[in-house]
Amino acid sequence: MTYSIKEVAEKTNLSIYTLRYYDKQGLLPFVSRNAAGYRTFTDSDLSLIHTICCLKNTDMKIKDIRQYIAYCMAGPDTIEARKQLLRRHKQEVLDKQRKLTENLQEIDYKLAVYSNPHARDIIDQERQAVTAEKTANQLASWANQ
Amino acid sequence: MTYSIKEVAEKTNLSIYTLRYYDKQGLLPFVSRNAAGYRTFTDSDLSLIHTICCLKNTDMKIKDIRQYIAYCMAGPDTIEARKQLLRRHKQEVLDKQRKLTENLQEIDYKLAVYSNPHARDIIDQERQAVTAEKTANQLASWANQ
DNA sequence: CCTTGCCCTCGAGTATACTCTAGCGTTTAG
DNA sequence: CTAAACGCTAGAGTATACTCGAGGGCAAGG
Repeated sequence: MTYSIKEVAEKTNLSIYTLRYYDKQGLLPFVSRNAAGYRTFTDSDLSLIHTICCLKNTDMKIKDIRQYIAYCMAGPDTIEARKQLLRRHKQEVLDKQRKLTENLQEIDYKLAVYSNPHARDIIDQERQAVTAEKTANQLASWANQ
Repeated sequence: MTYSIKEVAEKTNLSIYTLRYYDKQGLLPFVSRNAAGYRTFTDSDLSLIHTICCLKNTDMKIKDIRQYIAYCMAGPDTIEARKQLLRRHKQEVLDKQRKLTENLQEIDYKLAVYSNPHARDIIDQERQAVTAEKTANQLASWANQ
């Protein structure tokens, strides 16, 4: 079974434009062409594209995905290199997840303030403190102009 | 206590360029200027910039951060709007985290294959299957050219 | 045969978020 | 007082990742 670029676009939720762009960027060196020059995708191509999407979904740069694919094309001698690349990337994703969690806690704190029954009073007080701090430093505040 | 743009850059790990860019984009309408036109930051300004960094660290677009800040400047009447904006953003971050976790599992699977003592054999077999699939579909494989 | 739909490439255009340069005013240490 | 350090704006430049239009070839149904 083989697939046209349109079919692959539907299966992967990538646009045809994006697939061609990825090919141009060297992400799809494994895709064959038919006699007319049309890209012809096999199931194993789809599998590799799935991997590419995995890396893209975890925010890997195209440059690095290209490197990974290049390793895959180069054969078993690059297994160590692939492992190192994926390990480094995994660590970056874990760091990103930790960062997201930390920042989400602060957003939750804000949400809690806004949901407090006295939110209006709290905000009003904050605004007065801000203005007081500005005037204490001889600064014009957006509020008093 | 007030701070120069350089001091704020050091405290926030944003570059001076970025701070000025954020100001130009309407993210820092609360920052006052001194007689010479220099930006002069107060502690409460730093606190708001910290919030901006939180939103940025969770990949909020500048356009949406600007909206949030505009709500903050507009006073207590916008508390509901702020809550909705942050809730929607929080949901997006949670979705992103889920996506990261899912994709990380597939990366872990790849890593497991590469760490298998027979990784070389597995990869070799895969490559042969890929070539077989290509030739079965009358396609030239990168490998046989 | 020929129209409609799909495919191709090349190159330009868009969006986002910075990053930097040029030209000029301000502040401060010696 | 003056040179170095710092600040300002406007606008150009960079990086990344698409997204699209123009011009043209290929394939299948009527």
